[in-house]
Amino acid sequence: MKLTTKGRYAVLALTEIALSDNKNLIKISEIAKSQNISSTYLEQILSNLKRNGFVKAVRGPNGGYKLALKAKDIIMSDVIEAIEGKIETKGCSQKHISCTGVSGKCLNHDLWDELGKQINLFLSHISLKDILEGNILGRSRAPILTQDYDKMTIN
Amino acid sequence: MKLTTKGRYAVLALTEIALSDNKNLIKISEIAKSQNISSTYLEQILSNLKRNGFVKAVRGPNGGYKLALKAKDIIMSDVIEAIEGKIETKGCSQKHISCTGVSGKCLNHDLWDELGKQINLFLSHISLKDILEGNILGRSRAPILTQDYDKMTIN
DNA sequence: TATTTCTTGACAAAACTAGTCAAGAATTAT
DNA sequence: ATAATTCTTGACTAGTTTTGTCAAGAAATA
Repeated sequence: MKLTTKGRYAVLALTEIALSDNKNLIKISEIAKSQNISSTYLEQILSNLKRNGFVKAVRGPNGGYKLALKAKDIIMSDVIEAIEGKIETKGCSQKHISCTGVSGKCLNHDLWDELGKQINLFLSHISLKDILEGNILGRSRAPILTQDYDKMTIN
Repeated sequence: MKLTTKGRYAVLALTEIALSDNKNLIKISEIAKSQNISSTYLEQILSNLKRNGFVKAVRGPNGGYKLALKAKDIIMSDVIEAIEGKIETKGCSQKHISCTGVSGKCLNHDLWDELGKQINLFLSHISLKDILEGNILGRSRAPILTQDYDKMTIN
């Protein structure tokens, strides 16, 4: 799995667009300038956000971008998936061979599967509105504790 | 942030070492063979795991690796940090300039900070013992809901 | 002493990230 | 219509990171 500048720039751009949304459209060049990001690089990212229905573009003089959805309906897991691709913490080296040589079940898959699930679960509960309102900090949660913690014999 | 094959191979190797731990030492070549991983590549990873105190090595004929700690004391957040470096979802482009041009506070930082925290929180509750026992699936949890969800005016 | 096995560091191909560039399409103002 | 503005698209590239390989060596044992 990965999380690159592209994903960060996308969220950054969305907040900028949202903040100037009531007033009017915002141009790529404005965002790029205010964020010190290459505007040609931002083009790629905004193009992607448009293609995925998060923003709308208007061409021509006084054109620019605005949100295509309400901020509360722009969900971070969707944004990140659009920009970075699926958050998949892919499994073991060989698909059909048991990783651990045991039984036929790959013990390691579980860890990466569940971590991916946790990341998605977290991001799917965060909207652009939450970011604009600062409702993020302190929201992460520890995983469910394992029930039979001291039942088994493995040391 | 990133999670590469190195991290996966490390966990994979640890489970293999743990599984043959009671009997005897396990060689790099055995792990590499059973996992179809380049053994020279594994050397790097195991060397790192040793340097960080997760495993012990014995050289010479019939040598190999064994765990340096009990499986329950090998915590995934520690392992991943040793192998991949700190899970940091680094902030905005400019350190000292406000990302959004608003107030002086960067709204975007929060998201990446909290996501990093969530990932760490998850991994810090998973031990090698949990993996060996299959106590992983279903443990991820949704974040805390924001209290004042419909108080504010941003749409 | 020979063999086995880990140890270390240098090296390198391939993939990916981050960014540039250029030609074009749509829109608006004149 | 024309010019200026702004988004659109795709090709291209430098730099970095990942994923390894290779070789020389050190430690332990039979």
